[in-house]
Amino acid sequence: MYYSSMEERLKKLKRLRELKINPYPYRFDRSHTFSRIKNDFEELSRSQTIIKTAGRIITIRRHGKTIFATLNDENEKMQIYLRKADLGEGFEVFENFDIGDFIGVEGKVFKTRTGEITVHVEKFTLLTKSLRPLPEKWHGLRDIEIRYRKRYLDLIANQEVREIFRKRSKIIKLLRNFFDGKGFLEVETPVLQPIYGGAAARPFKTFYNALNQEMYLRIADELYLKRLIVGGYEKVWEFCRDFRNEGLDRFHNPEFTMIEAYQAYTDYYGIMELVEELLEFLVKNLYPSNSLTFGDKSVELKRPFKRIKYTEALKEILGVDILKINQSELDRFCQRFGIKTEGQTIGYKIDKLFSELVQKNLIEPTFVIDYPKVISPLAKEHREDPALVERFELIIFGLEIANAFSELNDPIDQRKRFEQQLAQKEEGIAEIDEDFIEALEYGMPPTGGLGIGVDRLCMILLNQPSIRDVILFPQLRREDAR
RNA sequence: GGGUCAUUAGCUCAGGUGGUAGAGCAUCGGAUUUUUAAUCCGGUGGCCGCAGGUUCGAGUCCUGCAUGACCCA
Repeated sequence: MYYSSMEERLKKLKRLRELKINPYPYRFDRSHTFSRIKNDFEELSRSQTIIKTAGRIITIRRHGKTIFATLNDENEKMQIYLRKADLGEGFEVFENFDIGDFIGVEGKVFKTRTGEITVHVEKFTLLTKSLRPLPEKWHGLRDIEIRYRKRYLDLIANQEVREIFRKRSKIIKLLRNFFDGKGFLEVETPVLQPIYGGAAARPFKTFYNALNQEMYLRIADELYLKRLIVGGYEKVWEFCRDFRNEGLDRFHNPEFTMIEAYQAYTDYYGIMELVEELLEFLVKNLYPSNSLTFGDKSVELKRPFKRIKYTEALKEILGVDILKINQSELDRFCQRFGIKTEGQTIGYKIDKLFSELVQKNLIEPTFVIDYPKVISPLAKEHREDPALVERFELIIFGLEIANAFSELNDPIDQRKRFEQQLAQKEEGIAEIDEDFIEALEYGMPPTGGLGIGVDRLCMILLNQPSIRDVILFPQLRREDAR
């Protein structure tokens, strides 16, 4: 099928080889990229400098004894101009070139009468022969499935997609600069873990033959980073690729990137300031103003961010303290708002109510603080209310962007919380990580900890509607038929 | 897991009530020495996602399946 569309190109490949032209040579040293040619045009034109440059052919306009073509390099387009009068017999070789081929060219630059900067080619070299036709030049590649499955075509056809991932890379760099500037040590902890924990999620399981034991891909780094605080580091952080064996939708990819950061001697208030500073730093370095747009909504990032208390926000809507009502009252509220209660834990029901009734509507950057203890097994009990913990989430555009605690460092309380989780058959824990408890028993100083979903952060910073638009190769079901 | 929608040429898309499958771009041949979505003339290209069913006849109607998008759980 596709073979027939490739036939012509294979014929040209054969003809090129017959002309002793290597369609896949090894190297081409450019003197200028296209953007440098454009920047330095006046000087290059005046000095009649012969430049060497290269790119992928994206359009060809043949006019008998002349040819115009447009090349693409990573950042720019460049028109080239070839004349039979300049190239003699070599001119015919270009007949075997197609849209998609990479070529290198040498020549002087000039402006056409419409003012377009153009390379007047004196010599050209095939750098790679392309055997398949590219997506159409005008409409680009729209088919969202092909865009995700064959991202390379998306990147070739859609410049704005290239730009998104450049910006993602910039965000990653800014995050690194930020934590580096704050004196945090960037560390690497195991992806492959014998006991998983640190979040409420199902893990991917695998098997390690040499040790003859089951292993898990991490769902979070929390328990390892805290071990490092026990070990004496005072500020550690990590870019963590985490894996959660759950559904995938607009906000979830099974494999995703988090930042976790832990700082000794501080609490969740300290982390709140850190997060405010971080957001301000990111937006300042990405945009001229401090406003953010996501879909049809815009917000101002102004410190200090609004703070609301978890239980008080719910109380405003339900009229009661969610932690002071009994099971059947809780179930009644759930039913009233269409939340399934069957077989669900108390924590699930409370949190579901919260995200439906409160979180969804928090558009402006808002710290939701003081979570129920029952849904926060790794956070330290609130200093004023034993039913709560010192925890906050940062919500922007209704999305959870950051999650942070005053970290629980009482090993006896921690064991009790793990045991309760196990008894409730909650997700995220299959057995108690005894080594982690033991580490706490040696003593972890008071610590503030932070997690940030980097993909979601990129979504709101880059105004992309789906997590798949900020992940180069998002997970899709395997489809062999194509 | 449930609902809605989508799947037609390499790409982007048309194909009222069932009657021989279409356009633009790309591609191929021809013309063209400053074009730029080049232009002009002439061609090639289809398991209409897959499998059944209804019908004299299905891209179109029905069922199932696959993949994807969105919404819900």
